[in-house]
Amino acid sequence: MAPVRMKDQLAYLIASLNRQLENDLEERLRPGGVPIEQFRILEVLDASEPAPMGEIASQSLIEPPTLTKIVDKMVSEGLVYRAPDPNDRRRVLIVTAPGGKALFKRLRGVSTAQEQRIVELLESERAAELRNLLRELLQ
Amino acid sequence: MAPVRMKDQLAYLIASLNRQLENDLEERLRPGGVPIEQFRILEVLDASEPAPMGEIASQSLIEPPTLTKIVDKMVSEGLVYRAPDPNDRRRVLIVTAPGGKALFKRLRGVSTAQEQRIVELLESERAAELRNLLRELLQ
DNA sequence: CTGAAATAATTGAAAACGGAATATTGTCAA
DNA sequence: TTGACAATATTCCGTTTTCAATTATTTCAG
Repeated sequence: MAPVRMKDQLAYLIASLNRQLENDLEERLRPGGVPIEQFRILEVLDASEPAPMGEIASQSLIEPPTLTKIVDKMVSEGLVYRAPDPNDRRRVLIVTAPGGKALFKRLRGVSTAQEQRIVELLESERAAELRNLLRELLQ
Repeated sequence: MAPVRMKDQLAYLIASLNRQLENDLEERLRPGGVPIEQFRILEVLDASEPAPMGEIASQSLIEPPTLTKIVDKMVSEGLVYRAPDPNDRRRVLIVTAPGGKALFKRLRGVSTAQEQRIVELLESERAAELRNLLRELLQ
């Protein structure tokens, strides 16, 4: 059997596409000057707020020590704040501050627009098929 | 229209899957103690050697300054060496040293095995479809 | 030919990252 | 109830990564 060329490997195609999508997103976020990680954190919070650090870390694919530092920064920028979880005082809940809400409102369109471009490019039926294939490989 | 949940977004699925595949690969590379980036560089070289720094950078998705430092390390470990390009002396060509060849021979199976697991999981027909969808979105 | 602009790689300083250790709180078996 | 273990987040600290500037070489218009 002929050796599998790197560019044909699924893992490589996925890494490349991921890079491309991240660069694209970052570029469109640049006018707002918002790092992509901060945006992802605001997205997580938009979906379910408040959220404990661990939950945000796993959903946003950021390691806990890194997340702590990013959240520090976001707190100092007035985007989010911390609140102890009354039910489990080991946990720290993160809440979106008004500044974060406003920022996210201005920027949420960036990610939905990216999604839309992909769906249109593939015609929505094949986009759904792609979603299924990806989900099948996950976990 | 209902808001698109983050976990349904293609960009998010791709990022998640990419992370999963990288973790998986890293784990299987750990016994050899080889960082995933070094492995990818050896893969690029295996496909076309010698290769200039810029080519390796773009194929392995590593920024040039980072690549320089990784190659420094690989040189000191006897995995590759540098050779000036006689046709264009701005360029630096990278060549796999015997140590690198031996290492790659021991480890190449790791990435082909991952590819195989994916293909088997999807049945090869749907894997081909996934490849097509990904390629369609690239570039 | 010449020199201004382009290309390739590297360097140096600063920031980001992540594993291991730590601090705090919660859980549960005995 | 207690004491060992688990879970959560943070801190510490060395490594890695990146951006901007630099060096070296090539290209090409005039």
